Amino acid sequence: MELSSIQPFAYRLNNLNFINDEDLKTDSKFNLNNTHLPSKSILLNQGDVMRDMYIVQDGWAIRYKILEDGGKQILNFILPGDIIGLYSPIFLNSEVTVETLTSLNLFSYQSSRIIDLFQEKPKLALAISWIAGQDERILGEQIVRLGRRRSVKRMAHLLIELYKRLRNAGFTAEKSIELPLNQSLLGEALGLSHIHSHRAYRELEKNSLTLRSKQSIKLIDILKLADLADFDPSYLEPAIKPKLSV
Amino acid sequence: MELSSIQPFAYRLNNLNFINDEDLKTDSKFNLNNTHLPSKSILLNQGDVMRDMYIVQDGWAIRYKILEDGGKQILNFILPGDIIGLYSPIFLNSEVTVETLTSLNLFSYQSSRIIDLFQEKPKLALAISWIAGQDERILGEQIVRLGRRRSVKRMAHLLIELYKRLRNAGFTAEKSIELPLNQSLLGEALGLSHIHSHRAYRELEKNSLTLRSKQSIKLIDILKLADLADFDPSYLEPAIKPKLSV
DNA sequence: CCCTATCTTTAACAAAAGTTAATGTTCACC
DNA sequence: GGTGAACATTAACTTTTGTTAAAGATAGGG
Repeated sequence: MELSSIQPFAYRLNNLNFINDEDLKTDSKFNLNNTHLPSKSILLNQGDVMRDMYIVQDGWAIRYKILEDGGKQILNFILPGDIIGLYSPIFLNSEVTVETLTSLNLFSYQSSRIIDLFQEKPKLALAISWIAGQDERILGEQIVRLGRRRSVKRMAHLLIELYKRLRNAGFTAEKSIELPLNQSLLGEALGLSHIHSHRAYRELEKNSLTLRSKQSIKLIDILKLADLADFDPSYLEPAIKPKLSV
Repeated sequence: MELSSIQPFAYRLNNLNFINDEDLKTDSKFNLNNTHLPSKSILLNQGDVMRDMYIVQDGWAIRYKILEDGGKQILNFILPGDIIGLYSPIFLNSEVTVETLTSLNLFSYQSSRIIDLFQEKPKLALAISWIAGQDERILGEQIVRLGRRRSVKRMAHLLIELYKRLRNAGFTAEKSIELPLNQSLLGEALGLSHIHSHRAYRELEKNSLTLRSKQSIKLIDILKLADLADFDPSYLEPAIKPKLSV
């Protein structure tokens, strides 16, 4: 399997004006290994030695840290087209635990091969660096959410972010969309107790912005949600240099 | 001026086992431009086109975002040896404002030259990627601070992080150290109102862990501070792959 | 030396979020 | 069809944090 076959990954990179399908084609020595994981399994534990880099084809996961006192903080969500362990060639141990929320399909390189890939395919290296940069922006926005937004806006903001990221990975923009989340997970991501997470979520559902079925939350009125959240989408947009030459 | 002459930068990278002074030496076509900025000046505004990458030789700065409602959230602090605008070759506009806290000495490359540098000096590229990775870990820890720690621990934790980062950049480990911070800044970094920031800070000073003079805060008892904060330093340590070959 | 801007401090009060403890619901599994 | 685990809901209460308003301290500029 090669990079260009990972649909959501290729879809994201096609928004970059310096790259085309051809650039994603790698010769057979860079073939990827396919892996499948069931829901609620742990791909990597805090402290583990990192041996691989993964690209997600399908499914959701979370990256989180466990504290001394048992608290759990989700740093971000991992969606199709995202990369796990990009820094594995450089750092020895993982700082975070990665756990699947759904069943997950992914492709992997050994850490040691990534450096070769970067040197032989400089355009690809740039494209992957762009993903790293976007990840950093997403973390930055998470900091703003936790630091400066009240619970209801905080929740609306996260839900819209996830919606936008799914769209950027090629998921069609239905009027509504389902996310594999429950109120505890949202609390763990948003720095809220699960009780307060429930209160905040309830506020959204009361206003018919969202709806819940068993293990998922459906976004009903995305425009109103984005408005409520004061959502500024610039950090998710692929606005890259007009004339990037490699 | 070349990279190896930027003391705190070279000091940080010397902790990496795959790099030595020789690797930092670049020929004259990669010479850096020197810039000086006074205290409280703005290097970059949210939305600005990014034209350069900077490496800080001396002084402090902050990266922050301004919200719709006027709120301000500091994402992180920029210290000697840090890089500003590493992603400037890829992203068009800045998502953040960068403002100096003290007078600042820095060196710069044009965005367009960075890609050449990365291709001609692969070891350097890896070393700089390591800095990017550490920046990401620092953002992750900021998320945990904001999401899961109460104000007093939150503050102690940040102060210790800054102390450790200064040490990693070669600042001698005195028993005490002064940081160019006031209570408003700490509040803006920690997601607290300036009033509550003051309450939290007061708790530290009451216990003789810190002391204040005009525009700076002195850490008096670093061990007790770290203990109070449940500080786990692993995310700041340069534990990199034992056998990284480039 | 005074004036002003910037920080710091305090207090009283309000709002947001956490805690504890129960109970209800749903659904997979036996 | 019963049972247990996981998730959702509610309520009462506590703690943490924010808000407003005011006054004190300090340093630097004129």
